[in-house]
Amino acid sequence: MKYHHGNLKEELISSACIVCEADGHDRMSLRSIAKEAKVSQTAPYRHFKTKESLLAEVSARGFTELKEILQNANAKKTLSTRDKFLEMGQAYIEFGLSKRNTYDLMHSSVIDKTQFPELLNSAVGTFEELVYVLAELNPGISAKDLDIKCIHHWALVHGLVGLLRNENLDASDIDTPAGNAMGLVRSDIKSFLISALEV
Amino acid sequence: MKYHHGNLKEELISSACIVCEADGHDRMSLRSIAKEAKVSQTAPYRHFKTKESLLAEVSARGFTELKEILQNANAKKTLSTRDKFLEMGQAYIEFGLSKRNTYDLMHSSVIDKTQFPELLNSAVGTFEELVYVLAELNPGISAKDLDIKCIHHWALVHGLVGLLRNENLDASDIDTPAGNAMGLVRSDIKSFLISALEV
DNA sequence: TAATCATGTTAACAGTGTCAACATAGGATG
DNA sequence: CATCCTATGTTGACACTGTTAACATGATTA
Repeated sequence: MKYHHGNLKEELISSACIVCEADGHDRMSLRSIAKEAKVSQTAPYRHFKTKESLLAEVSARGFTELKEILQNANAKKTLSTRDKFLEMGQAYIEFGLSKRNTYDLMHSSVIDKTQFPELLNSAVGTFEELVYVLAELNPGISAKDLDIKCIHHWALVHGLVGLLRNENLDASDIDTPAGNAMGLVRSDIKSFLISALEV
Repeated sequence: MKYHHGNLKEELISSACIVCEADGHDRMSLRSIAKEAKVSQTAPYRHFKTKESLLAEVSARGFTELKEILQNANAKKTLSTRDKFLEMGQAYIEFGLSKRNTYDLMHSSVIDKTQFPELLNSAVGTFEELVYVLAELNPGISAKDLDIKCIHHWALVHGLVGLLRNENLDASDIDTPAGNAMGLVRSDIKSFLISALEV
């Protein structure tokens, strides 16, 4: 029984990633993941100043994973620029839906991003990946218009994730226009993107 | 000193509304608002089965307030349909930004909307208000296309609120393209809507 | 070898949601 | 009017949380 764990910080983070995605960040307790690592309940405080800073780490990993996903979509050389763009949109939405709780944390206000600069960088990375394709797709566009276009499209996919994530509207028993439309969009995200992005 | 409060339920709800908006729903404790109402810490349990159900009430009030705001925007008879539509978009975004934490709660996953049907109705009400204008704006459109268009525009404003709400990206010291663009959009939401909604 | 320092532990504090058991008051019923 | 019922309040307790202070251990380094 060795007194020092040896790899505690990493184990806490990856454990936190799993628990956050499984139960949601608000239902994750420091104590429980400490117990999971077979370590005392205050051991995490040797590696993280607060619970928030551990969550910041989890969030950062979510952002880098998302960025990789977008890069992969943008790196499919057989596709046209337009199709790469669509692929990125789809990939973004699928990430938001499959990593539901992690995506939640990434946009949650429990983490003050100004206090975690590397997290802010990760978040901004998402945006930059979008800038690249849109610049390619709109040659000669002004920098300002390009930025605004990015926000437009980012807001659209981000907002769609938010609406679809609210499974209450379509997966519920109640038969509402909103719910039906939501199911429609969910079943064919690509078509929706084509019509919405008008590309 | 009367034993029975007389109006406790209502006072708890309105108090919760204030605290939720001020501190965020995750920092609101049942005990603190009970104390504020000068009542024992378990008194709220005579009116709300759980903390979640009190939050559901707060959320519902947020939705009805939002609906009223949208209705008001849509009721400005001097405006054209197109301008009423733009007005609604702006009103929606302003609500999301000014009632930051309440808006957060309304779209939070801490409340399982399937367990609070009247809350689900309120949420759907937002959607319906949008259907009315868009139907007027697109005569002869099929029901399906109308629904999808609604989701498109709802997602856009909802997503934009989400991005702008993250003040970290623009209000931070760091000078990033994303942050600059965000500031640009925020300073003139109407122009952004016009270009993004292409109406 | 001795000292330092990162990393672990235990004990404790204040705060949380929630439940069970009890108290009170006001309205319904005889 | 007297009595009981029920809605609404209180007290006390439980298990859990994040966090700090004080102490223990063991690896690195002077």
